[in-house]
Amino acid sequence: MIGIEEIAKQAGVSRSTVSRVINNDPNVSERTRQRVLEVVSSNNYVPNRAARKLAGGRTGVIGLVIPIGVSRLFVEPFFPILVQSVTDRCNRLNHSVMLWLGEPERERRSITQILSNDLLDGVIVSSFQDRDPIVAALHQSQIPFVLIGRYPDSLPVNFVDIDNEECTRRAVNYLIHTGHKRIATITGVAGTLVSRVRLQAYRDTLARAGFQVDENLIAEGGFIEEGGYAAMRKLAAHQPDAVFAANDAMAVGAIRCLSELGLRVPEDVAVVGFDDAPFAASYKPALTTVAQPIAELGRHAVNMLMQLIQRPHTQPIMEVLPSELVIRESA
Amino acid sequence: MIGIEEIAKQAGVSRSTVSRVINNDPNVSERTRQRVLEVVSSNNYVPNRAARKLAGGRTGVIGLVIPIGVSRLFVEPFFPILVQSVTDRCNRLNHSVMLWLGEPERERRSITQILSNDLLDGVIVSSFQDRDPIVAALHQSQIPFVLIGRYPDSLPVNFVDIDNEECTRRAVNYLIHTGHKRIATITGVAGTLVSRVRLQAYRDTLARAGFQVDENLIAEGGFIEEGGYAAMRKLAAHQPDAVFAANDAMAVGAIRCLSELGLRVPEDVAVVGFDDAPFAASYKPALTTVAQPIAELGRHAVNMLMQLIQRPHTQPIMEVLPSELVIRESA
DNA sequence: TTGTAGGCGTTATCAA
DNA sequence: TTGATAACGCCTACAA
Repeated sequence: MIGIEEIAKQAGVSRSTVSRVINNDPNVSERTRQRVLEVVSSNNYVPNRAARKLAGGRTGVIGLVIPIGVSRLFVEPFFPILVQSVTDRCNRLNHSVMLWLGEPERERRSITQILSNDLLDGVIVSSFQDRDPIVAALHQSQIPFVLIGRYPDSLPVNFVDIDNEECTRRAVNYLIHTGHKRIATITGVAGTLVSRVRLQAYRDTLARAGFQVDENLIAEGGFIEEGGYAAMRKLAAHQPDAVFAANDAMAVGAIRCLSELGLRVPEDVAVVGFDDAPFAASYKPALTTVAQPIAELGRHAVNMLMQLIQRPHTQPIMEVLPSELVIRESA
Repeated sequence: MIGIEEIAKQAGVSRSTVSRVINNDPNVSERTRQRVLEVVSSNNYVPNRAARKLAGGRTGVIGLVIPIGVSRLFVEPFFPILVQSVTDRCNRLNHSVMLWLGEPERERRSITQILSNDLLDGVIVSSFQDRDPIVAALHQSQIPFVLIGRYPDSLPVNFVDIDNEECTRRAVNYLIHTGHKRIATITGVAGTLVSRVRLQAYRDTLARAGFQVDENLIAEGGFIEEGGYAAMRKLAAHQPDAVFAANDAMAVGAIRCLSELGLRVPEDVAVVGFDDAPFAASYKPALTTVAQPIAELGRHAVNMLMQLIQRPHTQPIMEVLPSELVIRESA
């Protein structure tokens, strides 16, 4: 493997100068820069990240942590979309992604150990739980990190989130305005803020519209297709004429259940999902969806993290993506 | 961050000794080892990977490369399952995983650059194409790597694969033995060996059973659900009474199409998939599946890679997992 | 604008 | 069985 020393020799300069060129130090004459750059590219030289890290520089590696179990990992489209968008954005910025998935609770401690000592310039965490030890550890460490989703305790942490309240409000209002009277909801995972927020917004919106909230019309679906199916089974007994599912996977499960019960969607029961997952867009029968592009979240998280890495803020950044409502009605 | 120096001081030994303990060097007295180990764990000490790499050691990081596009990434369960099984196995072995996904052809060169210089002890590549430049580059480099799936050219590379011929044969024979006469097939992605092999095995099995192979009963599905749906639409015109789909995603697509056409599965048209994907197991209506646990592939690939890293072979290892046939028939 | 030199935390080689 | 000590490749003052 060819090193900085060799490049320096070929370009007729010192290692320092090569280093400056590589790191975009302005204090290099244009002529020298060009010469060095030429040698660099003709040799396909890439600086050694380990050495760079050791010398106090960046590695160009960021960590992506998604501590959810296999059952969700395999069925929720959220996962591949997020991973893809994050890696894609990083690769475009000449960075690499190190991935940690769904470790059980007891192993989380060792993860944080690794994270803090590792080759990472920064970390992105998604799908965490309330008071997640990973988040706590990260917060104590010096490593820059960004959460995808708001964090429960009022910890001053950097996060990027969607406007859950607004999205939910629009979804429920859509159902109200289209004349539905018994609007049910399928919630996500108890013990996550995102689920609570969407549920609360559901309640508030109904209440504000003068509806009585019927507890029989609320069921938990765990964010997965199977859970949406099971929840719909329970809800069906109480004859809703519409369902707001807290994500698309559960919406699809609900539709599967409804069609088994011989109910038409949306004529008999209207269904609205959440996420604007690609698979939902092509799903038949009709699925209406609140748009919240997951990929956008990933991109923004990476961008924010890059900012933090370059100049660590004291002020935490909290970014809430503007909400959109895209109702898809299929033929 | 606490380093080896500090541990040495607290344990009253030299850095060298601590290093020996960490790396399981037998030349340490039991008493010393215990003392060091104690200090290590009480300080939550973890060796710095960058430094370790620089000094000639391992980083404990392996790369996972899956060069497929977004369209497959989002809809094929293959992806999350493989990623999960690989990361899980690695984490259990105290290793980390660096991920590269679906870069377009033109960017592959830079990937290999990164790979070869990076912090990686080894690399796993899946879903490559025939004569993939990534594989070629890896083969020229010194870095240990394992392919998931056999490689076309007779390059002597390490791989772990499933027994595609045998699996396909069993699937098709199952359809023959259950009395089907017009057995169609939906193939994967042209330009991948795995697709060609499954198609060829389909032809051979039919021929050996005395069937005439009807080219109208062969359609390409690209390994995705939508593709399976579209392929089934074409095939339906030629009235097959059974379909062998080269993976479960396409099988699900085919079933969706059939049910839209008012055909019952498996009474009117039997469907057999491939992969034993979890989602397929719970899919209704009836889907019969050739079992080939993807997670097993991931686990084996990691194990093989670890072997290679410890003692690089000259002889390439080629492991073919024994095939299984699990036909699931749902109620 | 450029070069020199020290150090980052570890492993490996040699002596002791 | 242990302890010095020289790399490993790079970055960053500091000096020129």
